[in-house]
Amino acid sequence: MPSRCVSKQTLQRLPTYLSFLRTRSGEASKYVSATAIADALGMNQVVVRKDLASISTSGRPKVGYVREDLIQELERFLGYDNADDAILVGAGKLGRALLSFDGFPQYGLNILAAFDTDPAAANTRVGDKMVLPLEKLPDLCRRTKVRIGIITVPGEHAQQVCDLLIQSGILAIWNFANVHLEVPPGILVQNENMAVSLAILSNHLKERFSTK
Amino acid sequence: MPSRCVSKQTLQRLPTYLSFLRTRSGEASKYVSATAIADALGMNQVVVRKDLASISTSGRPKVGYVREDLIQELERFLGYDNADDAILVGAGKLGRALLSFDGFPQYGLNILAAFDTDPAAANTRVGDKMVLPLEKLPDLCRRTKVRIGIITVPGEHAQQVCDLLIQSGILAIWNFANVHLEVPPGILVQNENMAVSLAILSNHLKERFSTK
DNA sequence: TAGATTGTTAATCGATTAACAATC
DNA sequence: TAGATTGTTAATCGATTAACAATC
Repeated sequence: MPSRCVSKQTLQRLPTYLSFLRTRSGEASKYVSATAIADALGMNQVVVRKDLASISTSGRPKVGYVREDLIQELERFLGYDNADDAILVGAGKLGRALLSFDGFPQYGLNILAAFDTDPAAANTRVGDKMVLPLEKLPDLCRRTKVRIGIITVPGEHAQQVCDLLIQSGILAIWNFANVHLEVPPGILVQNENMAVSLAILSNHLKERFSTK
Repeated sequence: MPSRCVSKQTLQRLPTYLSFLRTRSGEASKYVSATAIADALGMNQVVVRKDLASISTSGRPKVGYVREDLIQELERFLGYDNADDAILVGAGKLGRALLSFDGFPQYGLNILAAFDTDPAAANTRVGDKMVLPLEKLPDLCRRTKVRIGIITVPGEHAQQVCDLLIQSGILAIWNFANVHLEVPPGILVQNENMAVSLAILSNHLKERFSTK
């Protein structure tokens, strides 16, 4: 199956469609149209139609899409059907919260194990995940061919951990540390930056306040 | 102070500059240039220069910006200097993790209290935050004029909670539930959707794999 | 057939990039 | 002064929107 190329904007919208369709699973009609999705989500109809067209060819004029088929196509495209393995580094508060979050398998992410330098944290469990000493990371990565690394260490250690992950063969990094990571070409860094969200919220309030 | 208007893209980049500048606080030179920031973050120089120009006028040719001044201007623009109050609804795993996260004041967010329908959770504490029964929400909101609501309830209850928040005078919602929220105009919903990040990671791996 | 919906082609809009003038 | 940096103006690029043809 060739991987179709979609724009980053489209890719960001696809999970929204999927989660919307999942909430509508119990509905009477077998079918759903791009128009209906757009109206329900308050989006432009053509945007939705184009996005869906970029990942599916099962839409039929007048009818729309078979809802269950579209859900499956979205799941497949987003990789939710075959889980990617991941390891997590940093078993602090945030790391432990992520480890105990049971929603990841639903999104195609399977955390194999966690790592921490703190000897007190090492060799404990969080939920059903082992926390191992950091020294064991390179070996486990190579053995399991894991490709995703999750960084939840304090900012000052993030680059160091990032380098170690890349040396160990990691190809994509989900970075929760609030620092910029320097990586060689071909490695993806996805920053999960709550500061960005907070900035948007705060800015909205400021603008709303100043125009009222 | 009039609130300058910046594009959403710019607004998303500003926190990155700030966190980068903060990591450089100990450096020798008092000054920092847009060029230097761009190089360090692997960004286009003109993007950085335009972004900085949109929130600051203190840049001087040949010299650049006084680092500490620029940090302050960014903090002020992003609202990190005067904290916004917020309340959180849903004291499950994610909610409790956010309640015990001590980094929010740094970003200008102050969680006043949390709410939950579960009688077992109500009237307990998480860190130094009280968890109160949901019935007390409208009253507390009106009394404290809190404007930000954080939703960490399961998806099926999110809309209901959202409606209650808006009735209680909330103007901006930080939504961690993975569902679309219907709100009246003027209310901002900022979705913190990990599914989006995971989709981007997964897509990167898929593309990299198929082109190798 | 008529109408609703898809998907495509063209037009618009906005953001990024490039080139350059201004300034210390 | 010369050179580095800012900030602006114009050109390019990509995404969104609008108009329309195709189809069931």
